[in-house]
Amino acid sequence: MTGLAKHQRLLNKADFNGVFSKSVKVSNAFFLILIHKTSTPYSRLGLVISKKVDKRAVQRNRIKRICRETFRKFVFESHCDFVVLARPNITKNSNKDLTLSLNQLWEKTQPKIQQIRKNS
RNA sequence: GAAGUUGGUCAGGUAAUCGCGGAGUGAUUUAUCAUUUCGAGGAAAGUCCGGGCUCCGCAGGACGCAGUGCCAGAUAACGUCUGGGAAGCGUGAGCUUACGGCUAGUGCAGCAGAGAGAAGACCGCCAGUAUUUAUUUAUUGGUAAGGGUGAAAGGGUGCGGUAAGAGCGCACCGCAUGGUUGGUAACAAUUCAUGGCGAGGUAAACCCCACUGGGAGCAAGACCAAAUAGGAAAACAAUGCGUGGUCCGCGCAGUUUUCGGGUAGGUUGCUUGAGGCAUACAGUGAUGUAUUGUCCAGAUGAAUGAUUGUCUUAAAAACAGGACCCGGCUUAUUGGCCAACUUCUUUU
RNA sequence: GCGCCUAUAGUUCAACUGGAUAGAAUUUAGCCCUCCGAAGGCUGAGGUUGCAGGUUCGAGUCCUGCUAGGCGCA
Repeated sequence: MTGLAKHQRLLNKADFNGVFSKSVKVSNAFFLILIHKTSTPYSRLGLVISKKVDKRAVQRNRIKRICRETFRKFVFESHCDFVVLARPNITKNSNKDLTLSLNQLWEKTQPKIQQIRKNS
């Protein structure tokens, strides 16, 4: 996956199931992020962008690129596994809008992670 | 100048910053850094055809099934392409066509209509007979020119002919069969001969004829590693599997069901190919041959983007992203550019 | 990636070998029945047969191309 080493992504079905089974959700109009706490010293990213989002491969690839870029650029204070799900009908929005909304979401995740850490 | 037809071609260039996939090299070291270099399309799409490649021992035979369908050629092959013929459309350049066979057979054609296929007398027309004031009515025949029905009614026009009519006869046109000429052929022409013309529609109805096709697909297949119990019971063996429509042939020897148990990680296939560029020659053309020089994505939850300036521009905007690889077809789609040709208008 | 299947009233299904107004249940509107409802009865409404072409005198049905939805293969 783009710019991320293998240990920085969720690769197989087991990894994804771990996140789906127990997670905290953060969302807005465009995306839904699932957070799953781990003990690793780095964050891992998985993407779920189905054909329902858009039938065209070009559009899906565009969304993936934006997700990865924001993930890479964001400086995480504490690390977790993340799965980003795209909602349908977001392909009409420009790259700028999607980048903005994703950055806001990443900000939101930080206090949530702190909460999980405290509870455990 | 305007409108149009056909064919071909392009898909931004450039600078800066951030960023991505492969390969090579060098460091540290086993996953990062530095650097060099390469990195999506005309449709990469739909998966509608054809082939390569791989496995099924061989890809053999018969039936079945499916596909194609004017002729000749091109090609690895095709349902593709090129050239030609025929029919239809357009003033024209041109475009379109599942375009073999219902005089091999069988079927189908609702309703309407007299009759729907070697047809047919409902109205009408004509003749005979009977009847009547009456060419009025009835009846027996003849008749396909006219009316009417229908999507479709068994050559057309004219003249002769006749009781009325009729290819009944003749002329012209059309048609069929045979010949002749041209053409590789489809087919065309015909001042030739014969036939009065009878056996229409539908084969994207069954079917007949000719030709083609064995099946599955890179999730094919090969290798490495890991794991488990090469276990138990019953049935069959003129059987079962390979084999995917059936049978024969061929190969293997156990096979099937139930109970119980287990795995799915990596490497390879994976890119040098019916490749592509240029030139010359052959051909009307599709295409082929020769020579020079060239390497042009190989990823694996899957890489080409973002921001800003600038150039051509009215506006860099349309459709859209490889997943084994090629040849086509079809569908989506924006704005140019080039060439050839057609029609109309104006000027000389 | 590869191999397949389906589409008819709002919903669930029919429609023979192409033949005429596309039928039934349910839904829905009105009326009858009842003191009022339910059930029942009567009369209606509701369809560009997924879309676009073609074959045929005639297409829901046959053929071709699209669109949408679904299934299987490690």
